[in-house]
Amino acid sequence: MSSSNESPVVTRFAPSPTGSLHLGNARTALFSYLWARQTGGKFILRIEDTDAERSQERFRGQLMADMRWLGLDWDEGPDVGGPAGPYAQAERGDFYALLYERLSAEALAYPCYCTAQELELSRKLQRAAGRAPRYDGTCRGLTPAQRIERAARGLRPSLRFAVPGNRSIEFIDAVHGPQRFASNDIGDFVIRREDGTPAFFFCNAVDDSAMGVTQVLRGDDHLANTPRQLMLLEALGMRCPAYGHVGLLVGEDGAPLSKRHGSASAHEFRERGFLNSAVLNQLFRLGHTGDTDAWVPAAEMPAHFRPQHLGRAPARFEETQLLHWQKESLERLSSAQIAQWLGAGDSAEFVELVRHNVLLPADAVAWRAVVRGELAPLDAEERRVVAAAGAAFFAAAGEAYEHSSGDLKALTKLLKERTGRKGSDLFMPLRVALTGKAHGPELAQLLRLMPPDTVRRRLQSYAQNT
RNA sequence: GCUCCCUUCGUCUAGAGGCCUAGGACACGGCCCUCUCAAGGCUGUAACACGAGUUCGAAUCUCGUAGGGAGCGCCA
Repeated sequence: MSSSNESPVVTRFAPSPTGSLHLGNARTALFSYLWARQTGGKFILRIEDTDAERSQERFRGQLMADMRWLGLDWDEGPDVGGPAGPYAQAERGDFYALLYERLSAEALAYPCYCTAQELELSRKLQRAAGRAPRYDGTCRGLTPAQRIERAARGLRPSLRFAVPGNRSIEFIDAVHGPQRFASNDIGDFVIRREDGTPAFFFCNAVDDSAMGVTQVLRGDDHLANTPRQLMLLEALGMRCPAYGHVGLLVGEDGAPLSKRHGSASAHEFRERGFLNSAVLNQLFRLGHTGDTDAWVPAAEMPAHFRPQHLGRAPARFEETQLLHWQKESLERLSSAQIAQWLGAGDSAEFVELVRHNVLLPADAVAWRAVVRGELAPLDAEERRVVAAAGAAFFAAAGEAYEHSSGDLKALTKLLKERTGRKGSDLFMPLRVALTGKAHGPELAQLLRLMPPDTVRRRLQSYAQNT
């Protein structure tokens, strides 16, 4: 709303298809999406599948399905195309080759013949000497003759970017504010692997630029790497996007969110029955403060997003808060939608009855069983209630039931006259005997849905042995 | 080891020198309502990591300390 007159931003989400959509990634995707939508800009999806080992076609599909489920639709991407395609890095080899050539021709990059063992040793040595373990530049000054000699030995080179010395790289982070790094702290890094595939620092930066991305939003873990990408783009004469680094999403133990914390992917929450609007509302408030505390429908979220209120500190994900948004989301569903969400072909009465007592579809299972005539064992509190009422109470209740034709009001009226009990003393033992639980939906309707035989059996069993 | 980042109630956060005896939301407790739970209404507990400084005045600025995190990879 307030920001709609700002110039359109182009944002992107650039996952690697090596797993399903992680909650932390889902959140940066959401922020990026909202930012673009808020300004009438564009949101791009780019698949970073340069790691052929770990990238899988099924993950790519699942990633996109999870994003669609969350409603994060993209304007340009591998499936919908766009002017800057292709949108999967595995298909952008020609573009990268061009840039490698340029960098090599201008001596801004050079082949490196160091072996993994040599690099490992060098790092170890530097660490031991109390210095940052960065590439020592062995191959930077190689003469053409030396290169030919190494190639002749069958060594396949990687390509390294020649980091300029004595430079101060400054930029304004959209979240952290002004940043300054020294190029002398940064070693020459690989931009093309020995096998010819592009390395992250390179293809990620170069693609953002080429695709017209104006605002990159990503996790804090990339903050210290940003100067590399800036130097690279500068060397190439390419436009630099603005960068913003949000604090990481961590689990309840404070460690970065992972499988250890149970569900860590959007997919798992979806499978458990969380609504997309619940997940959206939760992510919206993790490391971000919108302009409202209230539940926000997905369609209105862009208007409530405030990019200047993105958080620097790590945000802790707690399921209890997600549960709150689930409750809010559920309240806004029609009964037909709830029935579909429960997915068990329940009757309309049943759905209406349990909808306020259910947060996840799994919660309905117990009530379905109660109505069907199955009873779970009582816990300590519930046994106490039954015992306190006594066998005579249930005998009277059984009798009253026969004269009330399934109507709770009539039943309790008779029972009240016969036992002198009222209020909670009257209803609680009845509820526990009939449903096996101290809490739950409206008893009158529950009673109506229960088969008479079941009701008789339950009351009788307590009339005999309590 | 070096460089960088972070630190307000249990959790998410508001706060950009006086509006702060620090506000909201979730969670938790109490009361009301009620057959129970939920919903709703009212209400309570609970935080500026620590220490110096700057200032008439600091959660807010500076510097230290502590704790946490990231990067320094032919992983993204």
